[in-house]
Amino acid sequence: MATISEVAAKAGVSTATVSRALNGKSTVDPDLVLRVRRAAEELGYQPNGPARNLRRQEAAVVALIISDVENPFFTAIARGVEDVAHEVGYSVVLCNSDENAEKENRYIDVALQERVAGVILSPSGPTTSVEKLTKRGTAFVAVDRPLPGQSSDVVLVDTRLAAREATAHLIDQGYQRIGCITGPAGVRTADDRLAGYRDALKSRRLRSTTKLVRRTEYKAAGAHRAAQELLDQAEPPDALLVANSAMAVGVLQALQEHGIRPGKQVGIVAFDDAPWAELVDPPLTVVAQPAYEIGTVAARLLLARIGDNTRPTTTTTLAARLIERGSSHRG
Amino acid sequence: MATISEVAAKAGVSTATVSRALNGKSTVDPDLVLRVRRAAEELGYQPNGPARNLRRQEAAVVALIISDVENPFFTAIARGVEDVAHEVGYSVVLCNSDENAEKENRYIDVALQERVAGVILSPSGPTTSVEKLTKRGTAFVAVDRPLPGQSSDVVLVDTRLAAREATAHLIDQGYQRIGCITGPAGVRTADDRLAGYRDALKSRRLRSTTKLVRRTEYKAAGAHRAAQELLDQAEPPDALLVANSAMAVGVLQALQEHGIRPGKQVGIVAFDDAPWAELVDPPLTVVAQPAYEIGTVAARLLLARIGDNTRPTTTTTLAARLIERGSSHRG
DNA sequence: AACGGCTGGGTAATCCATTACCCGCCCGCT
DNA sequence: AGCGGGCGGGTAATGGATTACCCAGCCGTT
Repeated sequence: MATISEVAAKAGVSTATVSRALNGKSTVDPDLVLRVRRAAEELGYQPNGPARNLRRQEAAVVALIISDVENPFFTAIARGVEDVAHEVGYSVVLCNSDENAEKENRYIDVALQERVAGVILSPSGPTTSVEKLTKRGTAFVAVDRPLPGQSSDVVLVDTRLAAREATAHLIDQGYQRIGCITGPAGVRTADDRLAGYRDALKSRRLRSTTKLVRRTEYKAAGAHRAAQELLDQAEPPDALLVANSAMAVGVLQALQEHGIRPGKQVGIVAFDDAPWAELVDPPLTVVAQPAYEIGTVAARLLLARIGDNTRPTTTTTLAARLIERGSSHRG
Repeated sequence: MATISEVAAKAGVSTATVSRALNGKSTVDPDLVLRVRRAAEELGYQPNGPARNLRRQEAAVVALIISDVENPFFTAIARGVEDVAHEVGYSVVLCNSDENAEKENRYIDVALQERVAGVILSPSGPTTSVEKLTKRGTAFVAVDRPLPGQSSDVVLVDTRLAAREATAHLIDQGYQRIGCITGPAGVRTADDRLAGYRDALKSRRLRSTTKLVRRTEYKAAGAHRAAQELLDQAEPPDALLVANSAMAVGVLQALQEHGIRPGKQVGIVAFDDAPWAELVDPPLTVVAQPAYEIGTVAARLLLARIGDNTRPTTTTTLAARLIERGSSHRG
């Protein structure tokens, strides 16, 4: 692998000139630039990233640590982050924490060690700590979930309100015993969706009971079990608020196994507008979250903070949108 | 941010000893190890990755360049790669090439610049070149699609055979005018699926006509249009082989819009066993690909090659599995 | 003509962890 | 006692790009 000095030798200039010519940071004789370019080309010169990053004390890379690569909500965020970051020459590396605090921590360490310019993180739980990042002064933005007790830029969806509206919608449709299947306690979005659900029941003077609430991991399997349990009760729910699309898969499966068609007997509203939501019968009523936009906003905030880490922290709250389809209509 | 010399000063030893104590590469007095550890701890020392990588001439990172982060097939591969890589202390960075040769190239450059230990790539098309990687001697494995004209380790699914079997299954079910919606020309999996489809028609002495074949990008929108066109023909197909799950969404939508229920009137088999395949009515017959396994196999091959780049290249072909459900039955 | 200012480009310091090389000490053997 | 071998640990070279600093030359001004 060619180094900068080989390029310099071939072009008959100093390494400093090569660097300046290739990075365009300073004025260099156009003739020399050409000679340097040609030499670099011929040698297949690729600057040594570690050397550059060592010198610059920072890599033009942002790390995006998400809790589940297989969740379309997060991959849509990733796409948003990428689109913005690439525009300004940053690379994005995607790290999958698997809702696992230990893996998350490990990735934070890696990000720190590699001296990335910034980190965007969806905190896996209440124990998440980005203290290490802030201590070192690494730019940081939280997405989807705020960071417990810390101040940082954060991009959220007003998920509590969305859950409230979704639940109110179910009530309006005449459902009476509405249940909720949400994510693990301590995961902020899961807590918020539950809280919004309770808000709605309360404001409509419906009794809220833990018998109609289940919490499991944000996956199909857990939601499947939860739905089974709820449906097998003496007094089963006549509607369910489901906290994400993977869970919706589990819930719809359970309904199928019980021979229950969504809508008429059991109303369903699920978070996240999956591409298949319109394909099931009846089509699934969903709370669509602006995932891509979360990504773009977060990336822009991060870039701003990379530029100036003293700027005041902000909280951006985006609205979710209820998309009514057949699964929440008795008709 | 603390450096190794600060740790050394604090522990009262040389930097060499700090490095040896923390990396455990050489025997160090246990007392000193303890002192060093404590000093590092107290200073919150994080080794400087770029410096380390510069010295070692390689980062303990593998890059995984996939063509679509939002495609569950690829995210499942990612998970497989991660699980294996993490076991041996490698980090995985995920890069999204978007089926875009230019982005792909750019990520290859980044991987090269950052001196990653290895690259796993799903080549976006016929123009993909990993020459740069092989020239520098970076370990490399291709997944899902072989690399045109180059020899490298590659992990594939026998997708042509799978397409043939899926088509044969449709024929066995009594469908007569079977169509095919596949990915862009030049994308190997798309070509292979089409070839397998034709193999089956031929071996059963059915005429194959381009009127029943459409090629579009591997996305819902393209497949939707393609299905519309096919269905609006004078002699529409009575069955469709669809080349991935995103496309299946588009196709099923089109059927809905035509008021056609899959199965009875138009049989459907789609590649990729999406979580929602059992939820649609009738449930979708699919060709399940062992995506996770592709990831684990590829990662193991890559690690072997990182260890010894002179080993002969191998081709691993995994079998796909047809899962018969309602959408391919006339009954 | 002399001098100040500006510009282009070279020299060498710098970033920090790893490791080749070397030294001193201790142990055991003859 | 003397010597060889082995081990722990220090010194300094190393990796490669960037950039502070400096110098030479050219222009314009007085």
